[in-house]
Amino acid sequence: MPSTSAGRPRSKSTRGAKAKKGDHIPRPPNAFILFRSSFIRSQQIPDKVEGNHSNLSKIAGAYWNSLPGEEKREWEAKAAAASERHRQVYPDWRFRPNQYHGQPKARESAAGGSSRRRSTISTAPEAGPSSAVVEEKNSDAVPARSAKGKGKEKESARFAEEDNERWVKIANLLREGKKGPQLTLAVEEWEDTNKRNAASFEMKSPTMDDRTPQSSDASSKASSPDRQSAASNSAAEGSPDLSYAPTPSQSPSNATSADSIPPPSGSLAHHANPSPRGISSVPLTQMFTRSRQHSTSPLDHSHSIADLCPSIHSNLQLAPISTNGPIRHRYGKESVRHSPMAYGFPQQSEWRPEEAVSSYDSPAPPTREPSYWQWNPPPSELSEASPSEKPCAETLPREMGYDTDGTGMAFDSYGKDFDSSGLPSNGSEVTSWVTSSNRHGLMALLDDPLDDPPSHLPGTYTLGDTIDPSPHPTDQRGISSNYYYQPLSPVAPTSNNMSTTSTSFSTLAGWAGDYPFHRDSNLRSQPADTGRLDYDSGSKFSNPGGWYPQEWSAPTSEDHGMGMVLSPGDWDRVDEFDPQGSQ
DNA sequence: TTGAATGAAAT
DNA sequence: ATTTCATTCAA
Repeated sequence: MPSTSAGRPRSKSTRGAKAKKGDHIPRPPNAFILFRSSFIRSQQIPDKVEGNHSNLSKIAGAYWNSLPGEEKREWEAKAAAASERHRQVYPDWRFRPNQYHGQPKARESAAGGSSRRRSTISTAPEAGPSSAVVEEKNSDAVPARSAKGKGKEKESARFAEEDNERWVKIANLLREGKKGPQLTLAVEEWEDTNKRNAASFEMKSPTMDDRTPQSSDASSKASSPDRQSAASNSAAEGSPDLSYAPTPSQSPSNATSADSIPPPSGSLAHHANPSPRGISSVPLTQMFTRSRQHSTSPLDHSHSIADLCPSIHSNLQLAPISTNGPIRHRYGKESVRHSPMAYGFPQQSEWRPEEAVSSYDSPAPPTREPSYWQWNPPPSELSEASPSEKPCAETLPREMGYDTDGTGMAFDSYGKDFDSSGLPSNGSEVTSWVTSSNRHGLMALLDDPLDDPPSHLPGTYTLGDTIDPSPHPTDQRGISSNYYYQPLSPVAPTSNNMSTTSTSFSTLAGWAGDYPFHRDSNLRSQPADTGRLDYDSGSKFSNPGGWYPQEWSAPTSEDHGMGMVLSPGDWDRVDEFDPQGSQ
């Protein structure tokens, strides 16, 4: 960070006042902000109905949540354009939030209630005089909004709930085309009905105009029942468009703790969709992920490609399912986080909202925040592309978002010859290309010969059987010498039960599942000295690398839940694999 | 209010 | 090392 501010004529002077408005570069607006601005500008809501901006925001929010994806995407496009403009005007701008205006909230340890991690040192004595100096500076920027007393929270929560119905109702009316005086009328009418219904539940009717903050204290205690009445009321009115969906941001902490234990697999039966078969049933991100955190919460990863784009056969890029809001793609820009997302090809891709994806893993994950899949058109469509848009084959890794920084990973070769024409013809069918979260690089998904044996592989296999000879002895094809396609291991899954094999996968050289065979010798390659590959006896040993007989086992394998067995050593070898060297 | 970006906690 | 959480800030 070289000091950019060197020659500023005007010094900071007093820290007071406006802190130099001229210097502040506002953030680019996001889709919602743009929408909201337009929404409010359009003046469809008379002051009489609602003049308070905070409440207008809520109405806008309700309206926004009801927008069909298509319309939302229009706003998203505008937001993207705005961001781009912003970027051009202020190339060096970076969002730098004030870390904390107030006291950072302690995070709850996740260990199911008994967080005995209380850490003897109850750090942060609530007003360390020494730290006060620092805090003070920030604190004068604190808006008054954090003033909510703990005690009042319950009450205001209940009021919020009531109000929510009002916002939603108004949004609904707007959607029905009501505006201006018409809207006013409709709202009043609705409020009347509401009032009457509430009154029928209890003698004491709540004061109607409690919405203004000052009076909120007054009548709080009594009216618990009218929550129900109001709820059923709105249900009866049936405004299907806008049934209030709780904002995702409200639940995550609760939801995660409540759902930390995955439901028994039997619950699948409840689901409306028939359980998909074959590759379409594979939750890819789960399949590939190594994350311990994720493997214990499979619900977050149980989406299938085919659910989204049933007809796609190649060039389908799998973007990660973000557990924390929409994913962010990285286009080679700095300061964009790449985790926990996967990388895909940026060019000509299209973001498809997750709403198109149906989870087959039921019960449905509670409230998932929206995420997107990235979809790239199949080669046929690519060929029609305008010259300015590069086909995948010419995309450099860096442009693809792959990281080549200092890790020694030779991603540079990955993008080069990628071409969906070089598919294996060994009986496996490449169903799609994917990227996965956690793994850089491309992977080709293959139909599993164990699940649906091709003609040259007759017979049935029991779990745990070693298949001998290997179904695909020496099929070693590559688009270039760096690439190999292999069906998964010749070892049938050792999973202790149920999950029949569904799908296997193959990857580019060095990736999980890929133990390339020698062209002629029927030997299997093994990278030198990983010390991790379980070979034959199952014991780990350091090896010199080179070629080995193909029989091997993976006793310490882990079942990835799909009947796919990988030994721990199957991962990460991309760092070590060197096709040239092992010759 | 939603969404994007962030720093830091949690794993 | 990677994922999640809590927070800020755009109008």
